[in-house]
Amino acid sequence: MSTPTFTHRNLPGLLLQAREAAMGHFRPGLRGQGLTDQQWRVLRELSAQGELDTGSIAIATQLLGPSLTGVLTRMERNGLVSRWRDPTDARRSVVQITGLGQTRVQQLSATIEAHYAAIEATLGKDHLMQLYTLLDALIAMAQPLANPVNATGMLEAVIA
Amino acid sequence: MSTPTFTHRNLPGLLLQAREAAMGHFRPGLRGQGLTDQQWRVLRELSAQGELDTGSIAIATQLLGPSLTGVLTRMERNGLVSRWRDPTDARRSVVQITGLGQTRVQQLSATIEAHYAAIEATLGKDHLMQLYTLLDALIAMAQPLANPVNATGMLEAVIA
DNA sequence: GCGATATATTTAATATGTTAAATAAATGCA
DNA sequence: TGCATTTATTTAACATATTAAATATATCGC
Repeated sequence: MSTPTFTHRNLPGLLLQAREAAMGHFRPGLRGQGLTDQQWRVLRELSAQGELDTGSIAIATQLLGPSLTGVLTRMERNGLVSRWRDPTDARRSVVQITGLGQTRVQQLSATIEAHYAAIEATLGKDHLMQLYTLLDALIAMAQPLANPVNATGMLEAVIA
Repeated sequence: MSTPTFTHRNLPGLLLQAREAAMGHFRPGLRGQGLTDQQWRVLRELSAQGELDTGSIAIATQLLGPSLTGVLTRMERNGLVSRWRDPTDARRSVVQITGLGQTRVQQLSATIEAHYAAIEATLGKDHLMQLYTLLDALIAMAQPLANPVNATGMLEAVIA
């Protein structure tokens, strides 16, 4: 018998499976409103934060700049958000959720909250809080390199 | 002040951020070997399990059938895996890791194990085990609908 | 053995992800 | 002021994700 190559469990794989398990509860509702996962991430963030520049949206949603460009273009086309240039810094784009976008969020929020209640009931509230804490700790480990907008630029900054 | 729309934290978002945090440690090594995230998932699974049919690979890697088709095509082109039809059931494709693929896994495994040691040192071994347990519980909640190969077919099967 | 149904995978079309390079505007400083 | 550098976003090229439909093979009941 040869020694197994990996002695630890596949952490990214488990996180991916867990995310898919959670999204499995939410996804049918999103699709029912004509939303992709990525569009929902943007919409949820805008709903919570008000108007945001695309850089902040990229960080909050874990979407890279080029992906976000396309996602926002389609969301604007579908009337979910509006976009304009920041007058005080013409490099930045600012995005706001529209009334239609708000409506979509409202239509989904009740169902989603109900699913959270189900998750809480299964795991137990204390265990869910514990999970949040552990995920926060894992996320904190990566903070120094967390800016997802321009990974190349960040890397160069670190090397320099 | 209006009531916030969501009373719970964004669990899929946290899982995504945590996964990105973990992958941030591993990704540079993968890219250094010319591997995408998805190719690595397939390679790691084949390395652990030996030869597998594409359906099993899809489940293990959380890749949908059509994505997997393209990923395997490119991996075969790059000499990482070989593919053939199952002689006992010509509907199935069977995939095996090549020597080159094994080499890539070996070249990466030491670095990756070292990163796991770092994660364990930061979180503490007990907390990491606890995290595994909680993720397992979350994953188990979705098991009845877990087959990712053909979500449409599964849904129809449930409805029927 | 044969046809209806079920299973496994691939094709097609569109959306998203990733990397590098380009564009554009702002900032810093001679 | 004027130019080099930095910052923010977009474009381009290719890889992957998603959904529905197509293809091919297998299984079941007769």
